[in-house]
Amino acid sequence: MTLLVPTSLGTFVAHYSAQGLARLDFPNRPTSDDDGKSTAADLAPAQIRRWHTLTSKALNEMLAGRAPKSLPPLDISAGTQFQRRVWQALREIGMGTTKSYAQVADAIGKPRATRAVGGACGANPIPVLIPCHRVLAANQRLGGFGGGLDWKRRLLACEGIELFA
DNA sequence: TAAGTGCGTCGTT
DNA sequence: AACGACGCACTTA
Repeated sequence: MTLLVPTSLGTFVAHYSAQGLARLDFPNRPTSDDDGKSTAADLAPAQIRRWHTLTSKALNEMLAGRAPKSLPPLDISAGTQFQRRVWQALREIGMGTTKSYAQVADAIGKPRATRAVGGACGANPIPVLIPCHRVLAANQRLGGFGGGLDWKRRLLACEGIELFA
């Protein structure tokens, strides 16, 4: 089920499964899955409405540079075991701090899988709330971003993170 | 600084 | 078997 999330930087698109928030798309992005239609928030089942309220608050907090107090349940069951390990590690990177791909690889006990970590970041279904934007290339350089590098820069700027020139 | 080449590495398709 | 949101060690402008 798909619901819209208006924010100061555009309207994000949230997709819910029975387990929670399953995907979050940036504004103006071709709908990758689903039927492309969104459900009016007040017509959604009560549980999804509750989750959606949390999603909306959390996302707007993030974009305002504050750490969300709570998140909806995140349904990352679609990921492989490796991807889920990476995504879990990403959730442990605090607001305003960053890690390199190599540091994330270390954190999950696979110090040589740096490139594979990049792949898992790119497959992150819930950007922003699972903060893949806090993963930079070595030496505080920008690296890549599935949602477009502009978004990565913008999200980092929200958290006051400086990049290497 | 910046741009290019090459290679090790490993999960995903 | 081929391909990356990597990282490192280079070389060349």
